[in-house]
Amino acid sequence: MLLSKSCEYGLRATLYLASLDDDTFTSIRQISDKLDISYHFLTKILQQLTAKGLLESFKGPNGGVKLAKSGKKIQLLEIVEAIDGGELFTECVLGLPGCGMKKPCALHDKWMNRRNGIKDMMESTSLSELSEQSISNCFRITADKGLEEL
Amino acid sequence: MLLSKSCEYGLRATLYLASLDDDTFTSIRQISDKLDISYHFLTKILQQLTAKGLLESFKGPNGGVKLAKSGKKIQLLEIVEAIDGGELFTECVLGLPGCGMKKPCALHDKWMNRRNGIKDMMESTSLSELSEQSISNCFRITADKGLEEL
DNA sequence: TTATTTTAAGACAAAATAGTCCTAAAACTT
DNA sequence: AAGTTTTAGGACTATTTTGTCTTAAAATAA
Repeated sequence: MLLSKSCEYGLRATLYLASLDDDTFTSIRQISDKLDISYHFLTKILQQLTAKGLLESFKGPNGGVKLAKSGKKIQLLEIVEAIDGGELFTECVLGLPGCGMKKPCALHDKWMNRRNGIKDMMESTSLSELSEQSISNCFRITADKGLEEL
Repeated sequence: MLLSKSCEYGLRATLYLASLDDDTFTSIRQISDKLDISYHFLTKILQQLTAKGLLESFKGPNGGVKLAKSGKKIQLLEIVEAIDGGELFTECVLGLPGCGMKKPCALHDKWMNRRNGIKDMMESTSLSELSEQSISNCFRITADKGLEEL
């Protein structure tokens, strides 16, 4: 598994927010219901994103969270690194602590290429880009069974 | 982290065995010492590989484990799938259980390409190929600090 | 036969990840 | 002012992963 559950949930939630494309606050309860993610767990994850400035939050009725900037300007990589950390794109595939340019492990070069490819993919894709595709192609962000909502 | 610790250890151990390039049994104690991996933990991992037919084992003095076939004929993918399972190369990057061709998630196509790339890398690389590189380029399989051994 | 070396197998413990629950604080509503 | 809705934050539990320990069984050696 490349991404932690927390990261998967964080991505799905922010993709959902991007798909709404409005500037009002959306309650975490609504997001967790739509995406079928534990409300309390999702709350903690989105708190992290708020703390890192990727989301803004507001308390009280009509409160909730929203993207801190346009979904067009948030790349997937920002979300992933905020939750799983940047080590994902620097660490050795064999887990050797000292692996690097100077002392590469056996798989270093091959893995680095693939790893950079994944990083590129996430760095070059914005939340909006992906959530628009999700709508136009009936791609799924939510975990529900079918296409009845679109 | 793409691979579990168990899988990292399993790969390093089998790469080490391939580098020895002999047909005798190597004790797990020796492997765990060389690679600085917990002996008991490594034992369990190598037992899995033995159960799946990738290793052969033998008890008693001069016993140990060895590759069941030539390291040239064992691809990295076989080790990885034996330990972490094949789901690594089929599962959705967002963790959506029903994600697939028919109902792809938002990231499905992009991720599938990258994932297949990683799979290709592991499928097209044999243990011997990699362990030979490790020796000729002083690449590291073991976890020790320097190059003093080579 | 007895002791030694090694893998096999399972119980157990520790750490990391995932998930739940409760109370507080902020903002709003009446 | 009092009650309601929502995020914030912490304690707590459950599960999975990682790691340790002990005993058994197989093979060898004395």
